[in-house]
Amino acid sequence: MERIHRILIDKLKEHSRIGHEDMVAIQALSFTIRELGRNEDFIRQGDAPKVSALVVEGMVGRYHLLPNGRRQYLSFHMAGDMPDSQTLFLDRMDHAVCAISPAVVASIPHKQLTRMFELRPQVGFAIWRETLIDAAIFREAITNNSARDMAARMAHLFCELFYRADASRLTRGNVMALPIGLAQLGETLGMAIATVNRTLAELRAARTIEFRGGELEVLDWPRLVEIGQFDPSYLHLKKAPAFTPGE
Amino acid sequence: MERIHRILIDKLKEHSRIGHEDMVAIQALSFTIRELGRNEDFIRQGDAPKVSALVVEGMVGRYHLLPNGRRQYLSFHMAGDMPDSQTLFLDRMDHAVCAISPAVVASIPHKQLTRMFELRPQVGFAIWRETLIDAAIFREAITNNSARDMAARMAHLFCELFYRADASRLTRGNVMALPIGLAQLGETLGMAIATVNRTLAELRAARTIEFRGGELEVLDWPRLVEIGQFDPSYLHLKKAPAFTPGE
DNA sequence: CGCTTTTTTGAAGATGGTCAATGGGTGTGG
DNA sequence: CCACACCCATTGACCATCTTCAAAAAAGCG
Repeated sequence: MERIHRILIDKLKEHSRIGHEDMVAIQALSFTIRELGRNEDFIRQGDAPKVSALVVEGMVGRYHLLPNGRRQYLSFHMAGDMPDSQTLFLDRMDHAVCAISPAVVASIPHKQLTRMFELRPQVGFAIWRETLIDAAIFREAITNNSARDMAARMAHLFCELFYRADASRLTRGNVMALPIGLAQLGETLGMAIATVNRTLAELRAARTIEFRGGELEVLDWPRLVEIGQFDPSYLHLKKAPAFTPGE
Repeated sequence: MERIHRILIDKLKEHSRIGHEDMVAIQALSFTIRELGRNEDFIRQGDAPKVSALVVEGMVGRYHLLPNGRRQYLSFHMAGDMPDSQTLFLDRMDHAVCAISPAVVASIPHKQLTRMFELRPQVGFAIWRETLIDAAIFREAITNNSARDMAARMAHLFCELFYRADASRLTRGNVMALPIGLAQLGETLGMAIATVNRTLAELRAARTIEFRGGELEVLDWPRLVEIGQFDPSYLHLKKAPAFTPGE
């Protein structure tokens, strides 16, 4: 089986039942591969793509471009995610998607996907479910950026990213790749860069995390969860993550 | 045709093509009606409903319940909206839904809906599209509450609600029902109630809106749009609203 | 009409943003 | 190999803004 199909199937299995026939249908999908440099946009606000992307390697981010030229990052995505599945049914992109780190994405034609949904509704439902989890993540971001103080906000983001990475087996022990800068963290959490740095220092001082060189290291998971008021149920993932706190 | 079916069909037609066969399938859906009092929850965080609701009358709101007992409102919904369509494919509710004003909702069994999606994929795609527009609204809320100043934040929310109400013909001229209090506005926009009131006074002083007695009156649409940096493209609606600014 | 709830206003204090400068690390070219 | 430049992280001081707290006014509601 092609690696691309395996990545997609594994992802869908994190939350859905995928039968043998469904897997066969997925394996029939064709795609093209695209390699992206750091900070390279691969979809812009206003685009109307005829393909949907699957992240194969690296990390990508979705963001709103604001009138003043600044960005509001909306979410981050890693291998297995389909950051622009919405283009299946919404013509124009209302936000942009860029590579955070050097990344590889596979583009799958919409026609093939919708055809597959007609023949194998369960696969369609699984990808629909995927888009609904996306929406749950957005909702949590509203709450995070509106109702939590700075430390909780940052801790919650770290919890979410680590938990998701762990569910997709993209961590090495208590370390994950998080190749984003302080400025981008600020544009995600709605804080000024100075505040980002001070909050980060605070979390470091409490020995909960280490964040350096594009890597996030979790030193005290229970405490990070507590600071961030993190409850993973909104991620709607089937199984508990492999990461065992305190190791 | 039953009024309920008509409401759903009209809603889907705001963004999707619904053929004759599709309409027939929708009209075959059965439902039960439920009347709700002001502030009554009809879904709680953690519930696992077997039906999805369609708002028939009044306004409902979705919110996260925070550990400290306070709420973060996530979105508001009016007649034609399906505020819990996600329960079709996500088992547990990660947020609650309550009636903002006295409201009427129709509950449609999931089984009937998924069966219809299998037989008439286009209807499924239309409702999928609906959930994707929901997600776009959530994304905009992230940006609104994270990157815009207080006046813009409030103006943007008013623009969105008015534009959506107008698209569904739920306005009377430049007036719409918006039966929410200042406290709830604050829990939506992430501001303290005192700030809500002062910001509201500011918008009033600029002669852009009037907000009183559960009604929002738009006095100067272009100015409100400018203050809120409102660009409706994220709502992905087909047609321009009927409301003509300046009348 | 009296009670409750909501809105409005004021003042004090906390918090985060802005601005400016410093430091550290990396890559390049002399 | 060193000097320089650049980018990013870091820190400090000041200031604007929003939150909190408290109280009064207004509006619903029985």
